[in-house]
Amino acid sequence: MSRSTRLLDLIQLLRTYRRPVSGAALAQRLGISIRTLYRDIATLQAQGADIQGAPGFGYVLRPGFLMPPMMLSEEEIEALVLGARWVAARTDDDLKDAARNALAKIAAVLPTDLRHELETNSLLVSSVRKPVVGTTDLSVVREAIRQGLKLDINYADINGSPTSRRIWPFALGYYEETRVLAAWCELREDFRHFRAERIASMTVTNIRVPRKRQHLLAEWRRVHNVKNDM
Amino acid sequence: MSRSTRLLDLIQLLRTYRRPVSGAALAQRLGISIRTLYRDIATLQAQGADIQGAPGFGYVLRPGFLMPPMMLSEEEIEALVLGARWVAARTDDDLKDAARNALAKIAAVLPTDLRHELETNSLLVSSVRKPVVGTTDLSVVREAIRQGLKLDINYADINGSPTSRRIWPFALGYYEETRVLAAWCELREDFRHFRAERIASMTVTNIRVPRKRQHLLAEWRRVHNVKNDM
DNA sequence: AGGCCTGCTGTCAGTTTCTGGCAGGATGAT
DNA sequence: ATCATCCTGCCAGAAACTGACAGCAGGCCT
Repeated sequence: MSRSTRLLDLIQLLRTYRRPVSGAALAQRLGISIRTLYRDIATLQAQGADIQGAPGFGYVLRPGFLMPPMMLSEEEIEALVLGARWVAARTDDDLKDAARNALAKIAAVLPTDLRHELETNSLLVSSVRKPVVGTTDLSVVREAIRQGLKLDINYADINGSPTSRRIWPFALGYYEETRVLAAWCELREDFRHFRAERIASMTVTNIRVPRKRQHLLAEWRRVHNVKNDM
Repeated sequence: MSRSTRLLDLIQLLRTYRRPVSGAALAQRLGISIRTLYRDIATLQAQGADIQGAPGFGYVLRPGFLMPPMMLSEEEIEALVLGARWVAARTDDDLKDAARNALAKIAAVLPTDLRHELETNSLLVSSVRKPVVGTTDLSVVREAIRQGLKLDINYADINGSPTSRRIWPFALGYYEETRVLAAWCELREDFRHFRAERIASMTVTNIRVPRKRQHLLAEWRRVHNVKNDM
């Protein structure tokens, strides 16, 4: 691999990381020595890439570098289409439409041959029946999460007895058989998980989650030591 | 000026022209010889740039080398991220990387607030164990499907007895517990499904599927009356 | 303070790549 | 046929790239 292609690869590699990544890790993925990596980083910085490196931390590429990314590869298109198909097959109609629309927008910017690749993509997802979610409209939940609004729910707890709670929703887990809403529960003053099909009814309040707690997902990740960021 | 920066310059230079430009003109603007320019063009083409050059004409860069800015709705972003996460959690390392790269590229061309939306997305996928696929390298299979190349496989049929076949692969099904390769089987002269974990070994031939049968997926869909196009 | 991880720089020799020039072929328009 | 241009192969000198080593510096943790 020539140096020029490697530099492009390096930019793309940096783009895929959000948290700082060590030079050693980058060098290993690129198959070069650390020394050479430092030189490559320096070259990119000289060309205007806003790469921040701090001792003991690693590197982060700050967005807005003048070079837009290269076009999607065939494999990347396959990954997106496969993912969209899973969403279409396994979630609800709103997300399904969203997935279709997203693909259409992506298709619109693809050159002809890649658009063809997208349209004739041959990775399929099994289409078994969808999980039961009861009467809960998950698109409402997603909207509440985005807006950072509290929810009032009537929930059947593990014994089946109904309880009413005010919760601060922050994530929605898509499992094979069920949907789980992760939230901060005002009643218990702790993180709680709620199965969608056990939510009897739900009202979106117009009360915002307090500013201090707006990163509940990150907080929850720390508490549960969840690593995977993808 | 190093070669790598010059290649970036060349792309930018080409983008500023609408009408064909002669190689000589480009070489002069870059301060290099015509011979070197031809080499640079070849390098860019090898990296995916759609540069058309015609004798007696000049060069034109056709759009599609770089990703243009894009607008997606919040819900479309959620759908893409959720799908990518499923791909990352449930398929193989190659597709996982592809999904990450695709999202990174899309993020780079989104306006700032939407990029933030993409990065803090709160829809999660359960990360249970991945299905067993045996020793089969599915990225090789995907590549063969894309290229329309026949495969020679050693397959353990339903009784466990090994058979050798030449097949024309056209689709790969991602089920919860297994991966299924859909293909035309020369041995049976019919469509057949092969479970990935039962494929003992596999060789990609360089024989192309006959032109008449290049739309096996569509043909198969017709035969099986499969409707869902998503 | 001391240890550790990490970024960063200098130097050097061996290797690889790059470059320009030349010669010749090929292609499409006129 | 002629012209403009793209394109390829070859070659030798020039330029760069590369890895290794050695060392410094900044921030975090105990």
